[in-house]
Amino acid sequence: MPTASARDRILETATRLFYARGIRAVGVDLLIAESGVAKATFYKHFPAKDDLVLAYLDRVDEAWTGQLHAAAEAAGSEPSAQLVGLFDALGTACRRDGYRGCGFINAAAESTPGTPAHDRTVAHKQRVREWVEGLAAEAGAADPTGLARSLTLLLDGGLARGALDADPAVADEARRTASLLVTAATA
Amino acid sequence: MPTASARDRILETATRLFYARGIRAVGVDLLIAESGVAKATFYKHFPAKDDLVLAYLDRVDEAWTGQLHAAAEAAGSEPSAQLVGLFDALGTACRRDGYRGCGFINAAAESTPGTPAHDRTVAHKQRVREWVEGLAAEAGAADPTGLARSLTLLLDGGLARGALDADPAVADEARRTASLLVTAATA
DNA sequence: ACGATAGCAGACAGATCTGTCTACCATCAA
DNA sequence: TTGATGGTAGACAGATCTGTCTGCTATCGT
Repeated sequence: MPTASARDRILETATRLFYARGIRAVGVDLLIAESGVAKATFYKHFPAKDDLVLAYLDRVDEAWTGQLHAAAEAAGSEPSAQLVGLFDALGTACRRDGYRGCGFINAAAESTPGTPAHDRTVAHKQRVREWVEGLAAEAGAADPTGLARSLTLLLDGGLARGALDADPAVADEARRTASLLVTAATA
Repeated sequence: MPTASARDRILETATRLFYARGIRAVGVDLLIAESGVAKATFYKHFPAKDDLVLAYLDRVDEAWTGQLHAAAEAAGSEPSAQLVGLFDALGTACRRDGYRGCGFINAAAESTPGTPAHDRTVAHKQRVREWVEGLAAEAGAADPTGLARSLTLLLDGGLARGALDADPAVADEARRTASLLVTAATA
């Protein structure tokens, strides 16, 4: 099996195009052409375009969550250091070529509340917040919920700005501010 | 003239629908039907849909900038108080019915860098940041640029989250965090 | 009175989008 | 050998989208 399976190629192409151009802007015909797959094969794996969108979001979730965890762990075993270190994922991301912010935030802007894609986004953001809250509690923050809210606010701000310009200075500033907030909350 | 002019009605409808459903999701035919206007009239005022999109963004800019300035001024004449007070605009906005975050952030998610709509968004965010930086300088911040960056990051985070759920607690947390940052930066 | 301006109503063209369907091909296991 | 599986190629239907064009009407300043 020299090439990836059809399903993988479709998902790969979708990830690239949905992220770069937006979901509505990418038609099924283009996905088919770019992934070198027959139309029947496409609809066999993903009965509707929306199913592919959800699979795409699940992939984004997996990737971004992985990067956040990795950045946090790279900062050491101290929870308070991890709370700051996770912001390195933002810096790394916005230095990557083709960076265009958060796939979830962008997808949410194209969907309306109540749709599966929107729900997926809300759930993702909540999982991240809960993870941060756990770290905040471990770090001994007086108000873990509040600290988690501020830090994720800062993170989402950085991600939202990433859709406009991939300025690493923004990520640096986010990290610096996070450090200040963590120190203040765990003093 | 009992009713508003055709142009105003179109722009009014576009503002409502573009914001609520997204730009690509709203077709010209719907805009025409909802604003009770003839197709020829529509294209007379806005030769292309993109022209209407830009007019919409200019309206969003005007509205949001006005709300920010009003909230800041309502906090008194002290620049440091204004830096915190401007976050009340976020709280007020997310309590409004149909709130769905920042029209600019949402529009940027649907456009790609280099397009007029995207440029408009970048310019808007820069204007806001410069205004905040001015206030930060007046407030005697040691690093006005840095403070402005953190505060706008926080603000954009709140706005981005607004597209997911209009939770006033988010706005309150943003304001609280802003207060902490302003105090720390002007101490 | 009359022409300019602004607007209404809607057919039409051409592109594009999602999704279905037919027909054919290759591989591999029973 | 044969049948199941997974794939390719592409025509087709039906909806929807942007934008053009023709005709008709109402108002208002001169």
